[in-house]
Amino acid sequence: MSPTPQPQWITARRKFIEAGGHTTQSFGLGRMIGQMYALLYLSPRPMCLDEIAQELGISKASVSTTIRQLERWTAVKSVWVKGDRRDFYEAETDFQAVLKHGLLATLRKKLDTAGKQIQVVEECLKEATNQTNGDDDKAMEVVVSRLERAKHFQGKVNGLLSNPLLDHLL
Amino acid sequence: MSPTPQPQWITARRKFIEAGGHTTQSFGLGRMIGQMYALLYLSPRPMCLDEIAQELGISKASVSTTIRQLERWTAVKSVWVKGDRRDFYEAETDFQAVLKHGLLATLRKKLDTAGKQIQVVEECLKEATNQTNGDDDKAMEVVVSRLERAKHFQGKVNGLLSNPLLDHLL
DNA sequence: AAATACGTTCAGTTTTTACTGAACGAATCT
DNA sequence: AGATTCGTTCAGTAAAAACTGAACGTATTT
Repeated sequence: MSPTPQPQWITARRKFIEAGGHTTQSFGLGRMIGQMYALLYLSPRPMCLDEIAQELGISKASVSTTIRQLERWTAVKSVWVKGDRRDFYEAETDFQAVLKHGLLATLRKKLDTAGKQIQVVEECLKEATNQTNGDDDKAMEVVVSRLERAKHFQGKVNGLLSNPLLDHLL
Repeated sequence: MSPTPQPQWITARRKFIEAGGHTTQSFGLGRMIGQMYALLYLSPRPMCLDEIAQELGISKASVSTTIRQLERWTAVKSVWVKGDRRDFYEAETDFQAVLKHGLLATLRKKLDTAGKQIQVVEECLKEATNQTNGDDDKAMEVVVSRLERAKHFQGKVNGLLSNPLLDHLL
């Protein structure tokens, strides 16, 4: 009995999944998040945790945590399957929506915390402008001006990310 | 003899450096790359490797490798100091330039390799369209159409990143 | 009510990434 | 030429991240 050869499209599917993993990995998001999204993205029907785990060869625990990362990114959503109490998930195939509500939102948030940190430093610095320590005044002035610049830029990018025009470009 | 208290602006500077580290870390770029850039960004004059190493409390080996990451991002550049054979570096303070030549360029490259991977999968899939395996035809068709979609989107984003309009928005 | 099936959490482990110290070649100084 | 002083590389180590199996709470089934 000859061993049933894998249909070509299944190996293609697997390659796509691997590619997804590599891509997210290269973006510093970890490998699994990409593989899992890719798997769901190519699936004709919602999948439950165990199916995903088996398909990717990882533990259910990993699936559980990773799938919720994907949910935060609005990259997947859970769907109801009647007569089955398991949680099923399907991919959000609208990349534009994922980018908008997932990636850009995350970006904004990170930029925002960066801004807050600058704010803190700035206030810490204001208390220093009184202590005139003649010697390295110049060094301090550089710090002040550069900090100002950084803050300004942060605001600029933040504005860009909120710019409705950006949505139209997609 | 009272212990000389740190001038306030120096603690502010240190906080800024830490913040830089946390920021780059949150973007999956590692902590040191942010700290090092922040240090140079606030420095009134170019710094040599040993100064950087001492200031950040890390080995010169780390400085050497990290500084070249920063160079690849066009975030720092080496400058000549006459009468000193050491390599000095200063920060590129024009964030816009860094974004354009560093971040966006890197982004494009990664998107590009992602595109190539899709290409490979697509070709692998074309060979499969002949083998009509009636049973899971539907599953395969989903794969084909989704793949098409992914490819289309990849091209779209790639176009956006190359769009000169993007530069104007900054 | 007991038993089963789910998804989540968490301590522990594996894997990956970041960092270091020592060794080296090249350039500069004596 | 010999002795320093650089920057880089690399094998080894330390730190961080990803992953797992077992235990648990909750909901469903029998």
